[in-house]
Amino acid sequence: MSSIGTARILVVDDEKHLADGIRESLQAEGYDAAVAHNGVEGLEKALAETFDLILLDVMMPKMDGLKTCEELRRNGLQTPVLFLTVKSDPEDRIRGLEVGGDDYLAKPFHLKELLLRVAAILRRTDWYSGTKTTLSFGGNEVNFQTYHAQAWDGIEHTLTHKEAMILKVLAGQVGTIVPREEILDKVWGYEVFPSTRTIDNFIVRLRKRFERNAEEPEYFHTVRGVGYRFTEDPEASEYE
Amino acid sequence: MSSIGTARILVVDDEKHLADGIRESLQAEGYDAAVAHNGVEGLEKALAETFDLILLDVMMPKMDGLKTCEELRRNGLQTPVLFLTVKSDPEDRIRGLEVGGDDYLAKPFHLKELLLRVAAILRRTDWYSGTKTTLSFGGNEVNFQTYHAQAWDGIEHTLTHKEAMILKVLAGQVGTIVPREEILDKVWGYEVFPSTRTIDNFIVRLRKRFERNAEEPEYFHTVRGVGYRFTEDPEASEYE
DNA sequence: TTTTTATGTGACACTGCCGTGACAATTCAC
DNA sequence: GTGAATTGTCACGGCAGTGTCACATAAAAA
Repeated sequence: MSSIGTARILVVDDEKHLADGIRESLQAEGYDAAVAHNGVEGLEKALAETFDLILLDVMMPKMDGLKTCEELRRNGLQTPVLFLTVKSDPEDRIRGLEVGGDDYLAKPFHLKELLLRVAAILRRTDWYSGTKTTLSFGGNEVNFQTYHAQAWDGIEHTLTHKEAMILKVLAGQVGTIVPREEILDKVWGYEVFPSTRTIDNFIVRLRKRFERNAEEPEYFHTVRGVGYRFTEDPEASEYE
Repeated sequence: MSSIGTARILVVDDEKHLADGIRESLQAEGYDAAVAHNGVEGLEKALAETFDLILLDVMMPKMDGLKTCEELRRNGLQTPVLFLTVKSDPEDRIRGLEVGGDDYLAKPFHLKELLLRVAAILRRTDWYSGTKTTLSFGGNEVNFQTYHAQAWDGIEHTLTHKEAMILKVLAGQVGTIVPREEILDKVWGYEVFPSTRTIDNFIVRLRKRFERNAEEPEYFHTVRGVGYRFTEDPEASEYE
């Protein structure tokens, strides 16, 4: 869970009873929850305020959940989305993931399972819930909302999704060693196993973009046998 | 919550081969693992000893995993539970959550996935937060999250993984004698056997870094024929 | 369709941590 | 005091782990 403050969750569902029920349950769990009753309203709220997670009913009048999610993404919002739907139709699931959803829960669902999924998503993305959307280190500037970065040498980059996620995981724990396992867990989720070489490769790319000298990294340190460690302030490691 | 260093895990499964396989894998990862072959036995062990995580097969004779978990909770045990089950039946999943389980893994599973989940659960439970992250003794400061150390003479070191692990094991049992065998088990796991001379070497390195006079160690004491003993406060060992 | 971009994997070289052996120093047994 | 066993210390080599590149695959864009 977001260590700083409470996570904000938006519930978008046209069945008012259900939506309110969910909101209350979420609030009972300590989350900060808001409700919208159709896709259009949901989109407006999502764009106007900042949320850490959006629960989106698929079947809604005016604008359905899938369309709503598409619009969200088109507007550059990276907020995680959990779809709710009556059909357990795998088609729906696939479409949901296609338009940028993060998870999928079939109605009727057990309340506890919803809470578990919510917790899981927030955990997986909790570094996102921090209000920090930009990162500065050694003359580099990174914006995590636009994935836009300006490097120390003036070159501008547009980070890929994975690059940004990995950087955010590392930067979210400045100075501490982050094991490869944890990176896998947080960036990929534990149902997919890319080889650990994949992580190394992403580190290489980040170094290429942000390090002055990739052979003697000042910010992306390797911890042999464990993982990586990110430092904002290179002075701390000058004695090396 | 167990002592610093090694997490204790209980594996409850009636398929002995599987249970033993899991236990060995966990031990190879450096965890301290025990096995029970049915729900009743699992319950007894869980209540008698202290574990940081319990892996619970759902399908078992006598007492199934769900029932076992219920009993655990009824006895006030908060230990995290990860269910293992053949069925990916959502019913089972929901029931597992109802009776107080923390996560769920469908058989057959990839061993790697199990290990990732175990690591993830341990990471997010209070096990790590209960583990001291810094250590101070005789003017030395060690941070186990960054592997950075500042010695009494002002020199800064970056510990290697193994150095840090050994120090952690010793410091986790201040004042008590830690046999070489135990260090091997906890740091290397059960499937690797370096010679005990290797340990001596690491002690040498630690002494070089942290002792004022390596010939008369104040903190890293040798216990001839057995192992080593770490002391935070040198006065405590003056009776020698 | 083709082209481009993002992601994952394999191959190879390289680095440095770790493990071992050799010898010196120490402790213990007698 | 002598000898055996254990540990302190050092130095060297192997190899696991990582850096790096290039290509395969998949998804997206054109």
